[in-house]
Amino acid sequence: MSVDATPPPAAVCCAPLVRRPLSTEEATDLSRLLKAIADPARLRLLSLVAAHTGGEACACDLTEPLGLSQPTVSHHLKVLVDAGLLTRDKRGVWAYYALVPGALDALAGVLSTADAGSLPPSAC
Amino acid sequence: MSVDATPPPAAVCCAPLVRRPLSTEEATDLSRLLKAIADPARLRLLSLVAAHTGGEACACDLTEPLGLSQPTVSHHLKVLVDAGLLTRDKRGVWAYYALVPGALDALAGVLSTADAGSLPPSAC
DNA sequence: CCGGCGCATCGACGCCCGTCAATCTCGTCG
DNA sequence: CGACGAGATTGACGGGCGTCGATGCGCCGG
Repeated sequence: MSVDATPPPAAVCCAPLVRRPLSTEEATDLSRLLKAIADPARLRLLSLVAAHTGGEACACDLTEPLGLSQPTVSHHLKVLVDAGLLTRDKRGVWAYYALVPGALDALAGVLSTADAGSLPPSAC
Repeated sequence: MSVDATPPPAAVCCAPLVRRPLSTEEATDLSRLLKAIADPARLRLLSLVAAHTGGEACACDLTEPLGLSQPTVSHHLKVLVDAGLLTRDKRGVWAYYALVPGALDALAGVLSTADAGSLPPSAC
């Protein structure tokens, strides 16, 4: 498949992008996360899930708004889940997706020039 | 070339990724920015420039630490400049690169779940 | 005035990724 | 128990991107 099926979810923590030079490994890990969201379809999926009632959305509600085929949507959702940004909860016939709390904020904190204040220090 | 040479620098402003569904255009614009930094070499370039003395770095100082050829480094730098994340200042024979203030923070603000508080409201 | 050097551009190659049609798996309902 | 439907997987195709060697362009020193 096109995505790595066995990566540690989000090894990037308090990576000081702007404070000191990133190592090759740090840069690779961070780029893996960024590549996961550097796609219009996946960005829209994230915002659709986040804005949905209850913070979770059924896959069947995500196919039409994107204008993409069902296999393609399923593929993008898998990428986001593998990246540790979404959780998948299969209830009966339907699959419900929800944001992983703090995942996007951790990413934002790494990019931020100022020291991350939006996350509890326990995140490190 | 591989990058768009005439894009508006950063049309993404206060895009409510987590608040309401992104439009196709918003998602495309945001993904353009994210693609620019979703590469290990470019992430390392950003951190090298940011961590360098005076907040700016000469291109000659960036080639060796990356372990890439000079044309490749020049290409990555161009991508970052075109994305509005770096500025290029050619002084004599040398080219100096520096972070665009607030560019990374704006990106972080878009990703953040909480309302962006790290930027002045004038950014909108 | 000319040779050298820093950096950008060009052309080419190879791989990765987004997309779809077809198929498979497995709960659910009649 | 058999048929239907939701969603995941597979295989294939096409385009985009990262990388390099070769070359072009300007600025400096001799």
